[in-house]
Amino acid sequence: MSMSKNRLKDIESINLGGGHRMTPQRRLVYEVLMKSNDHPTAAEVFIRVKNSMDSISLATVYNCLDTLVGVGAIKQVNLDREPSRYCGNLNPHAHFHCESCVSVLDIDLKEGAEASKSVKLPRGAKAEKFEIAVRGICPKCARQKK
Amino acid sequence: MSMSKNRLKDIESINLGGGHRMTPQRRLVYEVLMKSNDHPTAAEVFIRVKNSMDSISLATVYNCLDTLVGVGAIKQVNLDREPSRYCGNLNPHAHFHCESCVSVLDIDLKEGAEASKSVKLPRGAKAEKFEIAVRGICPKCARQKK
DNA sequence: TTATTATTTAGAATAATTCTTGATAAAAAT
DNA sequence: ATTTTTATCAAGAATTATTCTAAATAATAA
Repeated sequence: MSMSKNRLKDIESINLGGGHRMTPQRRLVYEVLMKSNDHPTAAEVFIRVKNSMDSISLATVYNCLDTLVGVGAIKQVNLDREPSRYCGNLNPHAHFHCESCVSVLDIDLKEGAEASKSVKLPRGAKAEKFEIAVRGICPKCARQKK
Repeated sequence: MSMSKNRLKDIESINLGGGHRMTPQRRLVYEVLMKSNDHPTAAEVFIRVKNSMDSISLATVYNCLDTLVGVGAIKQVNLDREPSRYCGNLNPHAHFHCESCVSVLDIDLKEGAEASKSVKLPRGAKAEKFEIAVRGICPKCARQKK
């Protein structure tokens, strides 16, 4: 086994921990998300992944997404009861959901204005996850409607 | 028809506008929500409303909830893909979802820290609804686990 | 090797919600 | 006061995203 092949393998393999194996399916799902910034649904990820691996099943895409979310490699984004979307951006940020084109944009938080600082947590409560979501019309759609 | 009866009717009737009628079913669903502060799901609202009106159907409860949300008389609360919950508190506030007892608590926002001020909206975007949600362990459950 | 454990796949099952249809009832028009 | 229109209700069927099941495969550990 050549050295360069080894290195390549190391670079491509994200360590999932906890007995999870980095399989070709998981790697593909992960790569698709890293390449995307449009917050695809599981069905959309399935279509994209199928281009590289025709044999993959939708159930496997769901499994892979769950595993990757579980180990913190990607994020799951929900608004209302729409299908879950997936996001490769691990930096703290909020999401803007356009009601017109149904796209989802990452939006930055203002300095020193993390979600944790905007709420009065009940004393004794242990917060684990904060989420800020905005619904509205995205700039692109707002322009078109004029 | 007596005057007091008229007055009573006026008090009990919320104006729904837009050709919507205030029916006995809608009034009951609305009243149940006004009495509740535990964010019941549609199924839970159904059980509570059924006590006063045995003939009501789950579909009608869904219809009533949709209508009331549509006219802004109540709020719909979602986190992840859990069943929708409904909330009679119309003041701006956030929600705390306990992962242990699966209850939902209203939490106040800090003065001057509305959600709209904590994000950098893309220029040209029109925001219509802001949402802040917190997941964690509520004070009650945190105490029990010690 | 052999045994164990994790993963994949296809399809069945689930569950919250929405839709359909016919019946009823309220409001508007005559 | 009828008639007509429109809104609502109820029961159950349909939908849809997601999860579960079970058998086959593959990777790891013994």
